[in-house]
Amino acid sequence: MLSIGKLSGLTGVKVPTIRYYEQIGLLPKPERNEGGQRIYDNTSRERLNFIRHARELGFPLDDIRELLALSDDPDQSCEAIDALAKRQLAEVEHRLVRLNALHKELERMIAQCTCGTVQTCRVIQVLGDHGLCEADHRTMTSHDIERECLT
Amino acid sequence: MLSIGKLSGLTGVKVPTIRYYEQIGLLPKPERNEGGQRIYDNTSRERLNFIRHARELGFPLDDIRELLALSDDPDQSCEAIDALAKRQLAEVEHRLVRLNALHKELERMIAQCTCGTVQTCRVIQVLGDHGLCEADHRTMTSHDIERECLT
DNA sequence: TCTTGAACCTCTAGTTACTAGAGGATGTAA
DNA sequence: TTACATCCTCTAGTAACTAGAGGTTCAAGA
Repeated sequence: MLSIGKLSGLTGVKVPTIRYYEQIGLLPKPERNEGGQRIYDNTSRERLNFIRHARELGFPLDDIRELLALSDDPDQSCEAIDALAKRQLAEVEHRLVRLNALHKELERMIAQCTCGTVQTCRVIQVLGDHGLCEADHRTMTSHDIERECLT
Repeated sequence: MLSIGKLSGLTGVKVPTIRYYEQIGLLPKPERNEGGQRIYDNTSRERLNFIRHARELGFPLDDIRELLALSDDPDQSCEAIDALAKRQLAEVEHRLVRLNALHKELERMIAQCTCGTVQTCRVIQVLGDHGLCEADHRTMTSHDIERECLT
């Protein structure tokens, strides 16, 4: 029997975040004591640990919701679970490619700066003219820029 | 003299995004024709290209705002600009480290899955128990998870 | 000149995964 | 009993846009 604060301490998930997960239906509504405060058991703790770990691996909450639902049916094939995991892997790989390109370009830009005045600043020049780049970081659409929030 | 649509086509920035940049003061308010439609010149185009390129390199809009302000004063030292670029580089590096850890762990997890039933699914097991990980992906705080949106 | 369809306008609300804060109730240790 | 920590609900804010409603203007063809 755990208060929300204890649960938070045990799982590393902040108290408001736990309430948020409950609000969006990721965690079931827990029992309450006479005063109306939430009380949790070990099942909640395990579920929250699962969520936290999946979040750490970059899974979006909607995927986690699915993973939890799928894991509730132990005799089913784990194909769907694998598919979700593979999609997440692909997403991470996509982002790695892109981040590596950014990294390279940022390093190059900074290395070339002679640190004089703004007028001759290489950083400003490069930002103003993509032609000065090695051009490999433009392998993404505007959709990619948005999607950066996903992991 | 460009309509917002032409400017969009030339820069690769979507029409609503251009209006959004104007709204938040990143782009100056352009002239209007008699009908009230926006008309742009090459200065706007350059500024928008600058913004787009900086966004592609992962700079947040607030940093871009600063970069633009700094670049308007050509005789100043470019120290502040360099500092922003270096901060961005550090951010990207931080994210790369983390993404690499995620990638490794996801791959390991997927490789170990024998693709049977949910009951024996390695993916579910690992997600439920961080002890089964090689533990190197937990090198971040909850603040890091949030911050993932920054690039 | 008229018409039609594309492109434009403003405004509000939605997205993700939370966090912050207000204003108040409850639990616990001295 | 008295602090004080912890809990409660609720609303609003974050980044960087996107989507859609409902209406106006522009440009080209008949």
